Amino acid sequence: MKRKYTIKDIANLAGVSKGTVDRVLHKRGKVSQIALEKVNKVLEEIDYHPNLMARSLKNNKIFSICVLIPDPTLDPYWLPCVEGIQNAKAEFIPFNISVETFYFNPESTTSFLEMNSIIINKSPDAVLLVPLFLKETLNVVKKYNLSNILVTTFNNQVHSEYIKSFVGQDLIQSGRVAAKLFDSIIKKGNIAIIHINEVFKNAIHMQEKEKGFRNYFEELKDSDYKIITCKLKHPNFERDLTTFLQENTSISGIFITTSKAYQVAELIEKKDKNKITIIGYDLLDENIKYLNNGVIDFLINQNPKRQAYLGTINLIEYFIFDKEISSKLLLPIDIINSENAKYHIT
Amino acid sequence: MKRKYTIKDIANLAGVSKGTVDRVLHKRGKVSQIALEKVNKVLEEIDYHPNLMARSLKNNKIFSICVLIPDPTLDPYWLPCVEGIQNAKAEFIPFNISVETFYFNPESTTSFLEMNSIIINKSPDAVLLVPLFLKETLNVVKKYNLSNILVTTFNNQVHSEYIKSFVGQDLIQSGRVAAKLFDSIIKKGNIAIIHINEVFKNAIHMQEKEKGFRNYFEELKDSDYKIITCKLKHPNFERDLTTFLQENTSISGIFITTSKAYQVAELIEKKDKNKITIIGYDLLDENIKYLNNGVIDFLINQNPKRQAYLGTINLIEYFIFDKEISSKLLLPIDIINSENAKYHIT
DNA sequence: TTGAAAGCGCTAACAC
DNA sequence: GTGTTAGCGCTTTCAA
Repeated sequence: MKRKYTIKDIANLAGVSKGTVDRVLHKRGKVSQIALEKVNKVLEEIDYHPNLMARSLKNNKIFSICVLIPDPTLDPYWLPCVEGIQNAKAEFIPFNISVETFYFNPESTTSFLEMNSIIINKSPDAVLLVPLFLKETLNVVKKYNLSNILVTTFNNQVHSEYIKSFVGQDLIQSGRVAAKLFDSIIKKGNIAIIHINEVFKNAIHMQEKEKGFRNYFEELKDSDYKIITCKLKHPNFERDLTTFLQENTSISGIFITTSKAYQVAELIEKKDKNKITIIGYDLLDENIKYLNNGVIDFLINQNPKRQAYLGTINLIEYFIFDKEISSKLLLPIDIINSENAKYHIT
Repeated sequence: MKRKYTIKDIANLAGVSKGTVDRVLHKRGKVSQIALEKVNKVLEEIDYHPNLMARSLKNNKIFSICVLIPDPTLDPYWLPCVEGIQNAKAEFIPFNISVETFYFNPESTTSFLEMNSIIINKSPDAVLLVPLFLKETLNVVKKYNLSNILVTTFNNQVHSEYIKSFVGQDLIQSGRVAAKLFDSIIKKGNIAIIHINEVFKNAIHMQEKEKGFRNYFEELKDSDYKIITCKLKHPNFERDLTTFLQENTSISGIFITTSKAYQVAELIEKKDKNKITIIGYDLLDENIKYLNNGVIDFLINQNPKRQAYLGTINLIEYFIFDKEISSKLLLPIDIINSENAKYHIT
């Protein structure tokens, strides 16, 4: 049975000691030219890979990771993240990893800042966060850097030299996916883009999706479509939407750029019997309900669970296996209908 | 900084030696009732997880895995598998794993048997194979068992006590996904199911997809659909399909149960101007071409790359981390249109 | 500049 | 039955 080469093997082959080989491998200097050459020669000839197990054996330190996400009880979109993080953690139970999750109020920058302070005080080795608020994030990230805490993100992309990784989706492209779906289903007509509660925290998300969406139709040669944007806010949501639909009776498709498609579906189901095609985002229970009864046609899955999972794994493997951190990871854009939904829920 | 508990800690806390703790942990017997209780008491109180790194340090053996798949040059469907296997391998370069890939001719049971013989002679620790041929597989799997070689499978499910794992898709459900897509797009009319080269090796795949497909429409309350099955074989493929379409002018949708949708698309593009909705399987270059130019509307991705990747990972992690082998892994059924295709390719 | 040696956590052989 | 010990591959310390 084959064996792997070890440092001892190299030492023997090169006629030096293990210590010298180690110094060469790690470029620690203090090696004579002759020894260096002898070792390098052997290294060129054989296929040596250090045994990571042995290397990390010394580390009896528990690496700690803090994850900061919006409170799932305030917005169910984030609920799957908890499980994603849990899964990542479970997969590495046997290793020295501690993962702690914190929640902030997605409507409150103060809450975001507070939780970050708490995390900094715990001085973990790394933090994985959802940077909902641009300005605050840029600020907080600097502090992490000063405390030598590694910062990675998911779901929302913020650019900063202190953010080492982002896991998420290409939002413009996801708007195009929705557009193409409409294009397959309704051959022409008016389509409404509905933004619900477009406040600063989600504005970029919504705008990019709309951009991709419109983009697709603009590229069509002889397009028979008309796209109307409609911004709605609670608590007048229901009233305004009703008015909007009355004023635009020709609408045959509705695209909702947030995870709140069920709110539109609820109203459409009651009011409108002639079929309007509805496409929204995310597999919330409420959305799935309307997907299954045929009111919502498609959902695009942003896969928060997998985003959180991969974000966490990314860090864990960096710590225990010295793997490189992938600086940008774009997840596939999942098209969900009533029949394949169950494989994307858990 | 926190530390993990070690066997030494347990030994100290329980007032016994490391050896005794080890015997308790591994139930090797030869432990007095008193010692057993002392150790168990400590184990209950603390959260102990053995250090897998240290455990596997002893293993200077290179675990070897052989993967057997149909030759990608004979059927491009299998091409992504090569990359999936490669990725899995690359991820574990630093560990003691050797992964070797073998190809067989998907049209030839002889070739399948031959390659399996070759693999058995290499006596690897495990084999991951695509069991295209039922009878031959059952046979070959017995031989692997006699040689103490672990067998796992992907893409095609074969039931045998000697097959420890299957990675694949729920084919019936994937037929339903296609059906639902048609249901979204064309509100009524005739749909053709086209089986291309339905020979024994793929018969089950095709039949299950058709079953799910028909199933969906049967469940619809007032269905306005008529489903027609059409079996085609090369070399008369083009002629017969043309005839079929001439005899069934009312067809507004075509469902192709294999990865050869492009062959149908090619013909449709030429002959038929009034739009027929086409749904097929798999992201072959040829299929993507017709997806992008609008002839094919949707492709369902069976994700051979990920199947091969997960199948390989499954084995690797079993060997190096003692992880349990998941006996059945059903992948999500990906719906692909021209806009999200690029995130599912490569 | 170099080699020898201890030790990381765990296993297994061995002596008592 | 039990404790001691050597050793897996690698890092690090220490003495030469």
